[in-house]
Amino acid sequence: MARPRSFDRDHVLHAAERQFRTSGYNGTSVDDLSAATGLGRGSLYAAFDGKHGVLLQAMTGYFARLGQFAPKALAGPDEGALERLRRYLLRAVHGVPLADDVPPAPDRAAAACFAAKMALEIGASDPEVERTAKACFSAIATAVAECVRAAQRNGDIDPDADPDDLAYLLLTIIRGIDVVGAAGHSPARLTSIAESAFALLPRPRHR
Amino acid sequence: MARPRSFDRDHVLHAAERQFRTSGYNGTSVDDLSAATGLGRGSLYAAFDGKHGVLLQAMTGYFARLGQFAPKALAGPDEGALERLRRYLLRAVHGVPLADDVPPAPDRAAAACFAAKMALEIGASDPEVERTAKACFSAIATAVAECVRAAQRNGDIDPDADPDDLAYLLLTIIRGIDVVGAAGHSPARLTSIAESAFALLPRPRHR
DNA sequence: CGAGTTCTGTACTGAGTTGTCAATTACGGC
DNA sequence: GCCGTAATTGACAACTCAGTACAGAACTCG
Repeated sequence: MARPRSFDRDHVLHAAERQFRTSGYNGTSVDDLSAATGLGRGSLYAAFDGKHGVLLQAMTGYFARLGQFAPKALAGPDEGALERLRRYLLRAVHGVPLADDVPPAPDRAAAACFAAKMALEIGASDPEVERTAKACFSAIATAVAECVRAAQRNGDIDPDADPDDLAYLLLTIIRGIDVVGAAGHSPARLTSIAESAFALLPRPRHR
Repeated sequence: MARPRSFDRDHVLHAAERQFRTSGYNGTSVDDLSAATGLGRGSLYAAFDGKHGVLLQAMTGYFARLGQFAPKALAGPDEGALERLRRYLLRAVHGVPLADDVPPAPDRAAAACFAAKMALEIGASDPEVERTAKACFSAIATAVAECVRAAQRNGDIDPDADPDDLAYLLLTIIRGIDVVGAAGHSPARLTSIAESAFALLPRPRHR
């Protein structure tokens, strides 16, 4: 019985995320957010409680997307598990896309993981941001670990390897690729890094 | 025949680096820099050409320090090369210190590699920053590659492995540890990651 | 068609920002 | 001891920013 919202919440949060990933948190003004989302100042404050609120809700949305995508990309039959790990590693070369169907990003520094960028920029002084980023990383590691276990069941990875340790190592490599890419190293170099990482996965000793 | 500088240039750049690493580039105001360095506004502009100039020169200093430290930590006799690689990996757990004798940092997000932080925050829109960060990373990779070759000569690493590829992978892991640490993961977790990485280094197949 | 409720956009405020400038200070040579 | 040169200081003006307040628009229900 009142005027309905004229904007789509997720659409706005996507636009805000893109802005934050492009310019960073402190490099983004409320006017930038307003221009990027098409919302006026007042609406941003009423609906998201200002700049910091927009950031937190955008990160929460990012986390939710991740919690869907990572398992979707990594879960499956045991036979293909190793190859799924390889693809997941190689995906990092092109960065983290805004949405599953959207091209990853124009420039590499804006394509880095949203959670990683925010954690590095303001995580030290913003516990909520740090917590959300940690949750993102844990979610990825959990999905990767599950895939590692599948690969182990299929005899593609050394059964003595600890799946959780390996998963966190792979997560670290993926996030490291973001950083090395942000410094301007070529996609070819990043691909080489990802392939090297994949090649070093502990195979079962045959015999 | 004129008034000499009353400050030590390197000391000032160190203080500025600490400030930038703690608060980020856009999170640091010129007043913050002034307070951190003890220099007045005008002096900062006269000596370093303002905030951006301070950043570039601080990053250049960081690069120079790195160019000295990385080879120093990694070069040496072939026998100890593998262990030096391990120590270098484990060093990443505590972050990158401001100076060789200074404790790394209070909180983990401020302890991350200066070049990595700046590249992620403003590298996309600041080519000079991106270039300097890339140079830092390349310098590290070069030193690591040399150490890998030493370990190969000593029979500790598979001679078929490409030293440069392996070096870039190790660099990526080290920078990834920074990111995972900045998100609040425990030192124990980071240590585990570093040890896992070390354990996966390709050993020569003993006949 | 009207009333009530919520959304929307703009204008405003106070704080914080950058870059500059003239005045001051300190030193080294003469 | 004086003077020129350069560093230093503090203040200043123009600007941007975050957050708020208010007035108008839009929509639903009666």
